[in-house]
Amino acid sequence: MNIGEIAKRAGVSRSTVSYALSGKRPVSTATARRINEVIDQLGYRPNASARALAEGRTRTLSLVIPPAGRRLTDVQLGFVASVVEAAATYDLDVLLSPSGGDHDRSFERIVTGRRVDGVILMEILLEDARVARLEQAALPFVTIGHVERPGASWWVDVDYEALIRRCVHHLADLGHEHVVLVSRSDELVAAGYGPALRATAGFLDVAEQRGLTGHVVCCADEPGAGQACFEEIRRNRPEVTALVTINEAALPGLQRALHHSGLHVPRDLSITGVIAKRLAEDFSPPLTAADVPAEEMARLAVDLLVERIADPDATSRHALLEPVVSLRSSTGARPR
Amino acid sequence: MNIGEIAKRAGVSRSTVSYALSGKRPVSTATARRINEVIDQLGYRPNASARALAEGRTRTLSLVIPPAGRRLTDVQLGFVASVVEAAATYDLDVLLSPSGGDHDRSFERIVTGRRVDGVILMEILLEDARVARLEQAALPFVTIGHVERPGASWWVDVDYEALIRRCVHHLADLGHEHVVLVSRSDELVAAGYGPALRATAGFLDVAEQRGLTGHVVCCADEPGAGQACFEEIRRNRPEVTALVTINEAALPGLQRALHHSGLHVPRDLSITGVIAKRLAEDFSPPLTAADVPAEEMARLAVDLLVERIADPDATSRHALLEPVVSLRSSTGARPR
DNA sequence: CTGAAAGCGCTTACAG
DNA sequence: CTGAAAGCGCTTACAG
Repeated sequence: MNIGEIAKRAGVSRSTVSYALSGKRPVSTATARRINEVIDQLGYRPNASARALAEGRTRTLSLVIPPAGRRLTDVQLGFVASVVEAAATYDLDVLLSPSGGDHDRSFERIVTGRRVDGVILMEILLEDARVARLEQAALPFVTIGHVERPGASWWVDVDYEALIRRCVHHLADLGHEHVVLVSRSDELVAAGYGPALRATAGFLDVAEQRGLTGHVVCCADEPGAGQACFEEIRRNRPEVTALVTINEAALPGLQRALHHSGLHVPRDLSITGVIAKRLAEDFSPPLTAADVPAEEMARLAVDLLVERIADPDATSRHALLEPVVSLRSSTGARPR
Repeated sequence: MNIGEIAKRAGVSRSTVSYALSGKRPVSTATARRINEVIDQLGYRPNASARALAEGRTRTLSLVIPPAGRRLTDVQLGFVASVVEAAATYDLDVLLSPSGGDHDRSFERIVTGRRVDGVILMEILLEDARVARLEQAALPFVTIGHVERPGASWWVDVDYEALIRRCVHHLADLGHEHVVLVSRSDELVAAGYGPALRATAGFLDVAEQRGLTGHVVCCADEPGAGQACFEEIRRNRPEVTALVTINEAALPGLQRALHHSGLHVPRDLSITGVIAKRLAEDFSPPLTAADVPAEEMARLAVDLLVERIADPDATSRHALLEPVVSLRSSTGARPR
């Protein structure tokens, strides 16, 4: 069943059916009613491929997710669901595309095949081949995260540096003198992962400014590493009384190690950082932390992308979010 | 840039370029080489919409995720990523589609708009309107989960009943006499959610058979509910020495409640059930549990769907997986 | 081994 | 307010 069939049954031309559907040309009330009756009766809906070909747009976005090797963190997953939700409000579909590893074919299919109207790129690196590729292909895109000098790019990010600065100030206010930042994995940092680099910068700067001893440790994105990392800190730096973390995936291991150590939080040790709300609340005790607003970021990313698609030559826009630090139960005065 | 441009530059007809690309008709080596040179040089790739329209297939699958109200569990999320991976090996793209709530538009767009070649439906209910809709539209689909009498349907599922039976036998062997099944939410059970119903049936049957006192409690899919649920069990049924759970989302709350209670697992209480491997391993102590093989299920679902798309009239197939129970550290002899 | 042409199902100037 | 026709960029019988 196609538009011709509808036209025939409604006794009008195909163009009239098309215009009745799109509203791009006035159609007499009587005709419109007749057309709509036939459409409802037959449950007709335009073929998406034909429409995309004729219109030159697919009404589809691509969400490029990080390489599957790295498991998605809770924040990232919430983000995926939220992007789908936000896109749905624009009647846009979302193509989930893997990248990295042996997924170049998938990414190229999206980019060159004109498969989508725009792309949202998660977890970009400071130097990112995919960004260059999208620019070259002149495909509208928005990144989650931003590079050092963003230039004319469109992005949404959380201000990791500012948030970590706040966390360290908070710990300094509580009298802590020896603090550690639990960062992301070595490889990620080496690859130039912005949030980790900026968190480190903010951490070290405020530590110095407030006269604290601050150390940064990289930790692989998995519970086991979190546990090992904690044990190493206890062994090598027993003077440390507070942890700042941006590593969500390691949290369960941290919890386990904490449990085994018999340490009480926050009496013996304070913990804070940038953590998804759900994870912070599920920790025992609930973590004082900056909640990454994944839903808001998703919403903003889709809004920006829709705007950029509508006007590819518009001046670039971005949003740098600075969520509040929620005081829960994991930070307290330095033990003496 | 389109196929005509390539044809012109290579000095051949458009059909020859098309055949060189698809391999559906022999092309002389010299011509093929010339065509490929031009294609590589210009980075040409066929327009996906045009191809879809001409071929009558989109090379795209839809993965319908559960209503966003219910947060995705860890297993479900791993499943999404794995489906994308598996589809990529067939050079298929995946459209992520929300369903339920106010997402009927999204679902209808997929179904009627011929947007995809096939659909994978997660989390089906025993009576599921989406299943009926897909059948009516004659769109190939595979469900994760199966209904009571599956008839000629295509599906992949985990044998919850068999797994829970094994768990209860294991507890009975360890001497436990009073056990509780922590099921999913009231609403889900009321809606006819297969895994919960089948787990309950298996649980009660083996409990009776082995002479145990078995109770089933429903628990909302969130940590807070898990905590409340545990506390209620301790209060109302202090004689209970073992828990069987199929509720992953409630696990963090269970962990917290356990911590507060001061109970030692497995000395004072045994815990087992059907749980994603990652969650089971991250629990403290690691849970003896049947690991839901999300990756394998995803792979199988895609394989079956590809098969069904290729031959819509083929006899239906399905896969009922029965993963092993991994012995970890959360079950032990009944305390006396 | 290759080409000219029809057709997939839409949208949208062009005409009236 | 409406229709006839061209065109989007492919694939694939039909011919040679």
